[in-house]
Amino acid sequence: MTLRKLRAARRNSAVGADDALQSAGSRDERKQRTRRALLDAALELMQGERSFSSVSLREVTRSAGVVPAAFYRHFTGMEELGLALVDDSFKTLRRSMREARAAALPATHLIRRSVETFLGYAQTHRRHFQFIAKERFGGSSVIRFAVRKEVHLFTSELSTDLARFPLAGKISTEDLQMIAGLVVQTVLMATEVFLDMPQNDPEDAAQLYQQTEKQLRLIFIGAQGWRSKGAGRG
Amino acid sequence: MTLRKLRAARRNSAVGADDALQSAGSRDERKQRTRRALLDAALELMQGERSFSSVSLREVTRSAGVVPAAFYRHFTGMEELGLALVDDSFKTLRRSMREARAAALPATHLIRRSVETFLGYAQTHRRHFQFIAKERFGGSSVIRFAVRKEVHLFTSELSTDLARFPLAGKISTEDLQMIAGLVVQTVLMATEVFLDMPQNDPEDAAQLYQQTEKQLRLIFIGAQGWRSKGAGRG
DNA sequence: CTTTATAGTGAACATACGTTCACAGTAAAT
DNA sequence: ATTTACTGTGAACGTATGTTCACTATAAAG
Repeated sequence: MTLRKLRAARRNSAVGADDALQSAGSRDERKQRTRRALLDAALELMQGERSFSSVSLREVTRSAGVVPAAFYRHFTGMEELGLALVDDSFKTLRRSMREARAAALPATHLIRRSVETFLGYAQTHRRHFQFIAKERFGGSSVIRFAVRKEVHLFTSELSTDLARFPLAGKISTEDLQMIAGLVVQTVLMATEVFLDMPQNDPEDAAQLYQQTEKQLRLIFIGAQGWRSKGAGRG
Repeated sequence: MTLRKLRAARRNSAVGADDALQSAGSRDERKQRTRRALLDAALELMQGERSFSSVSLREVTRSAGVVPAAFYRHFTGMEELGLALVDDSFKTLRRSMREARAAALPATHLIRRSVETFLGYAQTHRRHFQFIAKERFGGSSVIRFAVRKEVHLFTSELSTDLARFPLAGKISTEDLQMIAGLVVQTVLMATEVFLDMPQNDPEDAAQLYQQTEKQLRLIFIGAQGWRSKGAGRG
């Protein structure tokens, strides 16, 4: 009894100042807020060392400031949360991509600018990008395939983008997809290495920027020399 | 007392037939045998769904047919076992690479043959290759960096290999490394996708073979058109 | 043959886990 | 104002985990 009251009192006083933050908004807004908290917690726990499959449900709730049972009000289990993270992550990836495209439009040093903007976004949305990189090959197959599906979609987008370039005349749609795959692969790889570097070593970062830029340039040189069977023969 | 005797008897009788297998060899050979069993068990448990960091020590010992405490006679913890797996995996990778190189020597359809032999080896050593693919980006940083170091080494090997090609004249050593990186990246990626495919779908497999071959061809076309700053100007 | 070194045992430990349940508090609907 | 719908609580459960310890059995060394 005394114990119960005491705990309740502690809770109230602890919340106290945050009250405006904690209990603001409609019921639905608050639900979304703890949902966010769960997603954020999961991402945060993965930082650096751990993979998604090694993060426990209880850890997530603990880190989100919620009791374990509350988890089930939002997800049926960790896998569903994982899929939600895939969604979120690719939303930011696509947003980054769009902005990188816009920034690169002047087309002088197009490749360099694209790499710079993209890796810049990767840095600001570090956790999302790292999540994608980690779960692309590791962990459960359902999450892995969800990631792969999104990467494929993303590749297709880039492929239609590439089709607008003048040199694309000799290249079949299928081969454009193949080339886009190479580009995406290269950039994603670079992104993961980049995010995994000791954060205050601009030396290595610059080297990676340069190498990635070169690799993309080489790919485009290759594309220029490419001639698909049966395409552009006329 | 009776219980103890009974258990001992059961153990003896259960072993019975396998006696030659279980207890053959010197003390040291037997130790190596259970060490192998532990490594194998860990790889086996990772098959398909799980990442290394989600495999528990107890699972490994259980699956290896040994009591948990016995684990510590071989490794200080799971991380050490993980590093041993990195070692093993890259030994088979390098062996595969060497043989792929030998098989490709006739140099007609060099790329196609390399891809075929390499992916062939990947299939026979599925678990090692999958381990590498998974732990390259996921899991603990110490294992991740061990994998990355080996990949780097592997890339350097390929790079000196490429230097022997005639078209390498215009390319600086540094750029050769960059190109080798692109090649390795492409092949490893393809390998993981390949091993992750529903095993009895030769349709998709063929498509992947083709796409990978094309990507490598494009890279080599790019390399042909490449001219490093300050190299081959004379 | 006797002694020594050591791979594997089995029990115990404290701790963490996922999931369940009845319940409390409170927006939203009536 | 009363009822309903639902997010979050706290306790409990059975099970799994990593690590320790004294032990047994037996090759290898003396």
